[in-house]
Amino acid sequence: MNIYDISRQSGVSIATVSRVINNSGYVSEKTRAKVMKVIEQNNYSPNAFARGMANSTMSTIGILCSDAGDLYQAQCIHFLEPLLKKEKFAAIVSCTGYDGESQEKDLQMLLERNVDALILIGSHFISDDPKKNEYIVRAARRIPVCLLNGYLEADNVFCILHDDRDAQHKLASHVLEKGARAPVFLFRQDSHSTKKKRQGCLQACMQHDIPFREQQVSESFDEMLNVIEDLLAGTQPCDALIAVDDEIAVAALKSCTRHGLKVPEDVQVTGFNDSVLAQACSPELTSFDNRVEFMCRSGMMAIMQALNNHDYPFKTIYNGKLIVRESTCP
Amino acid sequence: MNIYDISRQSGVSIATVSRVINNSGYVSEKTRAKVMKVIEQNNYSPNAFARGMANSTMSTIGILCSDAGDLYQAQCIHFLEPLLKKEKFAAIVSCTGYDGESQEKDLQMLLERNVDALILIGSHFISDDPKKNEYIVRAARRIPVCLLNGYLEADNVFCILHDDRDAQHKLASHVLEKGARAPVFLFRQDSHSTKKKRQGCLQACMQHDIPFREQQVSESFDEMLNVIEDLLAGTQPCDALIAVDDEIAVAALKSCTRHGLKVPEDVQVTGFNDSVLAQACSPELTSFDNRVEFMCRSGMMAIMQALNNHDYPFKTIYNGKLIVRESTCP
DNA sequence: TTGTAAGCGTTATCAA
DNA sequence: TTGATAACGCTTACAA
Repeated sequence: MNIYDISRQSGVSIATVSRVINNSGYVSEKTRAKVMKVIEQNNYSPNAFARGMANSTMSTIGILCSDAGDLYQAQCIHFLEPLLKKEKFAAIVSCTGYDGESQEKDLQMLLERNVDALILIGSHFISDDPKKNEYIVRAARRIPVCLLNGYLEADNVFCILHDDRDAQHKLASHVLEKGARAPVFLFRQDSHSTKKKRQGCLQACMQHDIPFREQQVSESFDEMLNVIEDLLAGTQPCDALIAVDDEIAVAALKSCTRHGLKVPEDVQVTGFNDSVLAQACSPELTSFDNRVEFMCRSGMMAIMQALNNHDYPFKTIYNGKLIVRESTCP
Repeated sequence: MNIYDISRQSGVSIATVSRVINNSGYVSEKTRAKVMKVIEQNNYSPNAFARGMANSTMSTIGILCSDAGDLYQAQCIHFLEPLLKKEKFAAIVSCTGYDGESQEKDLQMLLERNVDALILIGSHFISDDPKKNEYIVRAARRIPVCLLNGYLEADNVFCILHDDRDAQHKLASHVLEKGARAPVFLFRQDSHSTKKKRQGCLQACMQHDIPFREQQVSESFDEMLNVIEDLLAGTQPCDALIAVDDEIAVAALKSCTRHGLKVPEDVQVTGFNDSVLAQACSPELTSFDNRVEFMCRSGMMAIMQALNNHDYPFKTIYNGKLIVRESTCP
């Protein structure tokens, strides 16, 4: 069933049928009704590929994420897709993993499918080496690119960033004000986000005239536990664990328990992201709500404005909210 | 840059270029090399829409999920997409929510985009009322449909199911063998999955000659807590909480703590899915690993076989694994 | 207000 | 082994 069949059955030309379908140009009410009836009777819907060809768009947006199983990224998809749908876009999702090469390959695949824009979730796509980001810059020459919680300065690249520095500063300050004197900053790798968080933590320490100390942990949960236990068993005192995300914080919680340390009395612990984990553990985590939904909304705005050739700031920084729970002193 | 440009620059016809691109028909090595060179020089890639039109496929698969933010569903996407990619398919993901009408509308949207097959995640898409599943049956007349952890008997619909009945039976038996005498089965709504789990739990109770008792909880975490606390405060004894998923189990854990009950000494608790939550809480949850990855792999197989007109069983049931942790007696 | 016809960029058939 | 050419199904000037 195609536009010709409809045109034949309703006794008008295909041009008219097209006008009816797209609500474009002039069509008399009478003809419109006639055509609509035939369309509905056959429950015809226009061929998407042909449309794509004629319009050179199929209204799709590519979403790249390193790991859709990750709580944070899954949240993003969960918020983004319905927003896209509301604007008649479909979301092609590609999970790239953390390897730069496959990230580039996957992005390429999306470009080859002629997506109208790209949304990259998380800072994993941006490298310190500008050469490695070149492919994103290149992509942005073709279509708008939105970075959610990642930063890259380039034309047609729109970045929506949570103010992680400020957030971590608030978390650290909170803990220090509650009496901590020997905090340790726990992080995974040195992403953009981690750097900002370190700055915030460092600043809080300086303001309280307290030495800054940090400890890297590994990716696997079990190894995290070990690293943190070693830390607690060490000679240096430690009365606060300031983690860059909730998962690490949960590991910290567990390590403390195993070590016979009470949270928050002996050691205060903070997370980040305010994910489901923060409420699943006990004591519940003091964390930071980085308003994923807001970020997604802003990203959508950016993309939509860009697609309509409207102006939008290349960099948007917003603030989240400190969530105080049981893992820090009252 | 299109196939004509390439043909012109390499001094051959577009037919030959097409053959080179698709590795189809006969092309002399010499010509192939010549054409490839031009293609690479211009880093040309064929227009996806035109291809879609000519082939009447763009190699895309639609994934429907009610909520991509949900741990379980996010896991599915995380496993599915890379598998699809390996077979050169792109994944259009649509988050439908839990409302039947929008589920149908979203599925329709995917069909209109000419996806080659559909994967539906979770049992939320299947209703007890066959009329409400009609749209899925209809879709399956056009393209293969795979239901992950959902069941619908219809032509061209392939269901991959974890044996939830058996799993819940194992969990309940475990708890009863460890001494529980007044278990309560905690569930959300009566999905297919829940029904199976109830059966398993019920059977275990019968085998141990113990009365079966159940309690429905609400969707929101906070309300869950209340419901379970009321349960614990009630006059009837309760020494085991058997939850249909980890989130409810975490709520159960918390309710026990608030109520001054020790887990597992006073009350044993079990979850389901073996999600990150199971290890985040304390005591860590005894849960059931339903092998999401295996399920996704099987779903992929089904789809690929169906697309190649090979036979594949309409219903595949597999077993997961009991994971014993701290929330049940040793 | 409607219709004709020229693209859009491929693939695939058939002839050479 | 290669090349002309007809689909594929739509949108959109332009003409009527």
